Amino acid sequence: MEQILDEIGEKIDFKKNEILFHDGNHPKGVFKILKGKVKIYACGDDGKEHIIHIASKAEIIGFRAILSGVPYKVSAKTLEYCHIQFIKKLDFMEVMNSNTKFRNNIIVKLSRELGDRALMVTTLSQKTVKSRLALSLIQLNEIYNGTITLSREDLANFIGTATENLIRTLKMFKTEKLIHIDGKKIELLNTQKLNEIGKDLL
Amino acid sequence: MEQILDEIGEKIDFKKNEILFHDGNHPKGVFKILKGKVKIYACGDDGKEHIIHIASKAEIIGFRAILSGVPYKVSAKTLEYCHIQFIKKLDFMEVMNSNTKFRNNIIVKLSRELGDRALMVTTLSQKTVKSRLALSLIQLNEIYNGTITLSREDLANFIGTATENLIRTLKMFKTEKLIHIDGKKIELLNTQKLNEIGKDLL
DNA sequence: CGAATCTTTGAAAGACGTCAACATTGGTGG
DNA sequence: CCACCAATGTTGACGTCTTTCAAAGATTCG
Repeated sequence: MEQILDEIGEKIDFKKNEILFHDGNHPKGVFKILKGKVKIYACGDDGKEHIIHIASKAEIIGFRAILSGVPYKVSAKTLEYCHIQFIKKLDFMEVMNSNTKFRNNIIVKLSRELGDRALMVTTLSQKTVKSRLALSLIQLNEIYNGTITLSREDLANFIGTATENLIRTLKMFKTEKLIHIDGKKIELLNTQKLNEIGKDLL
Repeated sequence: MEQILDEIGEKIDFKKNEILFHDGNHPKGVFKILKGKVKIYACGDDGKEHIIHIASKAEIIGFRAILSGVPYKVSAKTLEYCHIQFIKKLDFMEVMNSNTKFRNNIIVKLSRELGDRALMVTTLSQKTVKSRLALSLIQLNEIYNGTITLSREDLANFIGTATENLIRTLKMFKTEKLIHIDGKKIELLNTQKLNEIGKDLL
């Protein structure tokens, strides 16, 4: 589908905790993740991060700012070692304008993400931390393929709560044998029940 | 810019509290608001609304679902009498595919909205009700051109809090002479200060 | 090994939601 | 046009969820 981009731009290695782009800056191009994971986050006035998305293999990130014509509203930072392809703004726009299939694919991505974001808003404002953690664990489990590996702080910022609060809720899930914790590694033991907690049924 | 649509579709009158489209349904077309205001909202599991946007004159709504190829994730309901133009899905897609300027405009809209939504998420998870109300009042003041007119419940659902909570915070603002309240009508008296409250400086 | 960072725990304060009762408003039919 | 009912708005009290602060324990990395 997007092999069109394969031959364009350069491929770069990033270490853990390197910034790909930063809120307020003007976009110079888009990033395609070949290996590794990247957190996309917005910062509140006091600098506290809220992680909106964790991007992984084959995802293209950073095009929203280019398409909207205004600076980045979010930042992106690597969560681990990453191999990433950088495509310059003009090259990206060239493909957008000339390749209908590619363009339609980007439009679908934008639209779906916008829908997801609506759900995120409702979840944040109406569900408890317990419920949100349950849902997030299921979601992260997909991205991490069975073994979630995130710092407590990142996990808390993903849920949208304080680190201490997250730790207590994690412990509760562990006690109830819903998850298994080994340091930073988290495995789900009872997705079914987590799902029910996410729906506020438990 | 979007006069292209002017001759397409039918123009319909809607009374207050009529539903334009509903979460889960398949989109049949898009709506262009000629007169009146429409709330776009998502519902939580328990049916509680969260108002994501209030659309007014000249706005086109409902195209996200069409472009993403999945059912609506949100609902739309008139807040007052509205005059609205309905453009069928196929007609809309025809213009999208044939008119570059129109299409690019839609892409910009999608991208900007996605950026706004990121801010919304951060605000919801990191700011207090007081702060969110201040920011929302400023935002609504633009849309309502000087006299905000909304039910307490809608306003609460826009802020993302309980009705009672909203009422108390409104009263606080009134006592501090930041706003003037006359029934459902709210006028801002000190936008400067509200802005500072929104930034958590006060 | 030691410093720095990350994690965990406890205690206390604060924000927020919920419940129940009451007041006000607006719309409808007589 | 008025009276009445239903819907909406308001207030107080209370409980709970969540944040914050402080401090101790664990881990990591040079």
